[in-house]
Amino acid sequence: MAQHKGQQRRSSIHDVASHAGVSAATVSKVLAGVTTVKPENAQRVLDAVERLGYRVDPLASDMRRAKRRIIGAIMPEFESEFFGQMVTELEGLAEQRGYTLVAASSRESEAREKEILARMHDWRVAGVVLAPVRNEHGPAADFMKANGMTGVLIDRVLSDDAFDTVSADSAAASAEVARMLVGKGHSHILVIGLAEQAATVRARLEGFRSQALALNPSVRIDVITSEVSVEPLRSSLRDYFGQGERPTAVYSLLLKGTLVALSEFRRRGWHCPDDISLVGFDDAEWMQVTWPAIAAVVQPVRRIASEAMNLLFRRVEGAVGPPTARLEPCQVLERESVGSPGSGPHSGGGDRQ
Amino acid sequence: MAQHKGQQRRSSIHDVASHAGVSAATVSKVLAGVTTVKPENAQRVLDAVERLGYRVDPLASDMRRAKRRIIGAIMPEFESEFFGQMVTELEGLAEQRGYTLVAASSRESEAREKEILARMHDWRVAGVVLAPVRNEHGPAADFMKANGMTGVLIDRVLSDDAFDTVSADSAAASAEVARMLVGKGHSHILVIGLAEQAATVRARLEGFRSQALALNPSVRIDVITSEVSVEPLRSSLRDYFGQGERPTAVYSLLLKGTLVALSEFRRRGWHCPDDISLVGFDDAEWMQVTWPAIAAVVQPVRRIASEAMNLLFRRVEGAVGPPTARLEPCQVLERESVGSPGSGPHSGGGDRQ
DNA sequence: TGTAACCGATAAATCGATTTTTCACTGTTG
DNA sequence: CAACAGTGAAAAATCGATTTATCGGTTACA
Repeated sequence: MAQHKGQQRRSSIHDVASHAGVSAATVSKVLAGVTTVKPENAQRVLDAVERLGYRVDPLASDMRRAKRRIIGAIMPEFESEFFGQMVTELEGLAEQRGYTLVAASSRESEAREKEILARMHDWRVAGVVLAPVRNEHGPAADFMKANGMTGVLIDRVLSDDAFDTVSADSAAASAEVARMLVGKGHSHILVIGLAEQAATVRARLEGFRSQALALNPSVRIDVITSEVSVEPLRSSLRDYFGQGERPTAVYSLLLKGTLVALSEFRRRGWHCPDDISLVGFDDAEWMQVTWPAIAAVVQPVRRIASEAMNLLFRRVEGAVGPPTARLEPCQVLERESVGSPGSGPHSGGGDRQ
Repeated sequence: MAQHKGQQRRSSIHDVASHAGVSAATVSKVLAGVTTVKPENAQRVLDAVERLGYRVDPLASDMRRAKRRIIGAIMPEFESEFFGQMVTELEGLAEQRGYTLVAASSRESEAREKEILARMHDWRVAGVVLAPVRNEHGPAADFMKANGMTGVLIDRVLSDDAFDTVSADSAAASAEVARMLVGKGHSHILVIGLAEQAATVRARLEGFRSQALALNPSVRIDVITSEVSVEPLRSSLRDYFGQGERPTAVYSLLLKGTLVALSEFRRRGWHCPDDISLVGFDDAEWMQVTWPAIAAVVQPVRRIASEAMNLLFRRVEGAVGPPTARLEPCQVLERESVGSPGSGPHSGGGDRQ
């Protein structure tokens, strides 16, 4: 009984043509805005379109085009605010230009990334916005190059010799975090991250380290990274603290690391910022309502998205020239999780503050 | 200089045909697995496919089909874990069946929801998974009905007379929350929510209320809802507490409400669970690392996604019959944010208990 | 006066696959 | 030996739009 009616096939351009008493070509021209159509005929076409509720079939319309009006977007995941916002923005921007966005998640797998790309190539997408799992030198970028695809790389990239890139200026933001922490007197800081995202993580680490050392040459910076997933990071962190290491601040280079650090603090009964300070790369809505609010680096998602789309469409429209590498500035939000070392009431654990 | 090479147009079925010395029809049949092709010719076709790296153009392939192998997904937003996971799951399931998923965000707007749906109809998608902004009676569902589209409604729906629906069993989960809170001795509970999502919010509220009253007829349940956005909710909550109301527990019917409650607690210096208990509908990764961890209702995202796709494809393949309304069970995670009233070391104002 | 440009519109080709129709050829049977 | 059934494959139609070639009829220009 359900949904069995309304199966009437939709009217095609030929239906419009016969209703208006003209040929299909004329209809196509009227709808494309060609001016060499007699006004009277144009009006009859528009009337027929109106009467039949005709809408162009984008699939048929794209058939002859070498580049279809489709943009592919490949993200490592959809579950985080960052990539969620990114997809929302990209979709809106594609739509504005009359394109359809097809988004897919590589689920942090380079193999899958390449498969998705191959499928998008099958669709002959006009362009691709790729947020690579690792960096700009992965198999996916190679595939794009080998097949002459048009694309922009974003987020976990620095620059590329074939594609335009857009990412947050991690190094500058990390330097600002360094100024903040060292400025407050921290002289033993732990940095945690995932090394697999080589390009950006290294930029963040170096940006932080060089600025911190410039401000205080005797600052001690420990680094804990894990190659693949976040779980090894958790156990490394546990070991590190278990050995009695007590940095006065932690800078996490990625969102999940911030969660890991928080949960480890919690396990030990340490409180921010009295027992230890915390800053995380990447902001999230919950960070301002936790107790205390977590200081964070906010990435300019909208700017990254719009710059990426601008660059992409420039290429789609045939622009040539060397690829550009854009770095968009981040914002560092200093919140309550950052204090001066040893300034808090500092008892040991338990429920307080 | 960038990306100017490799513009070689891809080989079509005709290229394969001529390389294999057969007709295009034969190539199509071989690739479709038709057995009436002489093995020798089939092999030559496969060789040519291999040599040319030929892949079927899904767009051209879909041209003649009334229903294209495309599934549309419309979500109210992409920024939350819930819908992020949902899209990831739906995409994987569509891919498994050889379909392409086109996802779009309605950005909590019913008008946009309908526009997106119209565009998907233009694409002649085989089916749509719609998570409506409000409920099953919105303009989008009407549009689908009026145009004979195939679809499944998920999340903020209960049941419909035209479409299959799949959602979390909010009422049962809320009843379980009621058992938990009343069981711990809470007799004055505040429930907060957004009324716009009428269907499910009402189910959650009623599930909670009826169970709570059944267990303790004298329990006092206050309700604060806001019609449109979350900001009015925040100020209502502020007013409510400002008037001296001191419930011993808060149950938030939506994730953003949980954030609002937390931030309001924080503003007042109240701690969970000593000063007040908190349970939220919808889980998030950060909830288990905050101090304290927040008790939450976990929705079965994967089950909702896979049930929705199963039902959808059944309809796509022509199944008829009355629409089904599925309710998938949730899991209630009791975490540290829930305690017994007045049991904390640190009870604040003199609330009843 | 002959050629070219211009008009407005239509017929036809095109895109790349699928599906239906047609056809040539083999082998069987009455 | 003619009628017939069965094979395997090619030819053609189809999907719905866009684009190119073409057409008859004027007007402009050399």
